[in-house]
Amino acid sequence: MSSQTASSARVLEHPPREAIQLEAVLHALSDPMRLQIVRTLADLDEAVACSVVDLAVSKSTSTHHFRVLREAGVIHQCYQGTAKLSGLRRDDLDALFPGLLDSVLAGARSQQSRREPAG
Amino acid sequence: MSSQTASSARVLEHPPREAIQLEAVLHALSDPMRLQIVRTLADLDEAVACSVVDLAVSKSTSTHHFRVLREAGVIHQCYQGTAKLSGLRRDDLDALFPGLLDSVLAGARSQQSRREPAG
DNA sequence: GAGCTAGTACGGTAGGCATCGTAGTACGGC
DNA sequence: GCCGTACTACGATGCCTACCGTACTAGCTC
Repeated sequence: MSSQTASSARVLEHPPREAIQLEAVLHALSDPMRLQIVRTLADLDEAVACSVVDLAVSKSTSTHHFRVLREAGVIHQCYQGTAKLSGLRRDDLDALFPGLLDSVLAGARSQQSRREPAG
Repeated sequence: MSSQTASSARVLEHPPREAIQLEAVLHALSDPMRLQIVRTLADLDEAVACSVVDLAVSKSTSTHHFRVLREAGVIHQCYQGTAKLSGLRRDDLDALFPGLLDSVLAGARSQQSRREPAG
């Protein structure tokens, strides 16, 4: 069944730039798992499959976190074959909240180096 | 009971600078009520009584939000007579996460002006 | 001390969310 | 067509939290 075309069935909803809420972004970033995802995506600087980000949780939990990030407007996602590529919405976030993403990423890095002095 | 001196009984616990966690700060800021508190404190730029920040919730809920902010290291609080003065921990936050507080405050301002064009 | 003001502590409630496992769907390769 | 891979959807669970009202404490003023 599913008379809708197979491709359109796999289109993911994203909030438009104007609908991105600061509170939602902060909440999305306040979870350690999700912050790790964002850090990894920022380091890679390109859209990658979910499985590239190695999380210490089950796959279903991982899916949940990616969904929260997408619905908050922090990342965009699109299907490509069996994989789902995720990438930061840097342009939108920088336009809406200039400096926010960078300061969060820098803070996360410095905090980690504080906790792991010798790497 | 209550052999402890009256003054020491009213000392509030704050996390030291090194113990402030980025995730906790982001979580504290991700609540609309608490973001409003922080914005008000930033505008006033001095320690003020809890009652100065006018929130649309009960007193006990207000106390709860101030406590979350204090325990996350976002604000400091001290008793002064019947009042409890609260102020931003700007120095600590700027030292740990440079630019974070400013970008959050700027983002909150621009988001509000987007929602209320004619204010 | 009496009364006022400012805030706290406590108990309860309802909803949210991080987590899991299991079952299922979409796609690519053989 | 069949199987493996990648991800999703669903339901369950247990914790966390935003919120409230009530009863209480600390300090100020008279």
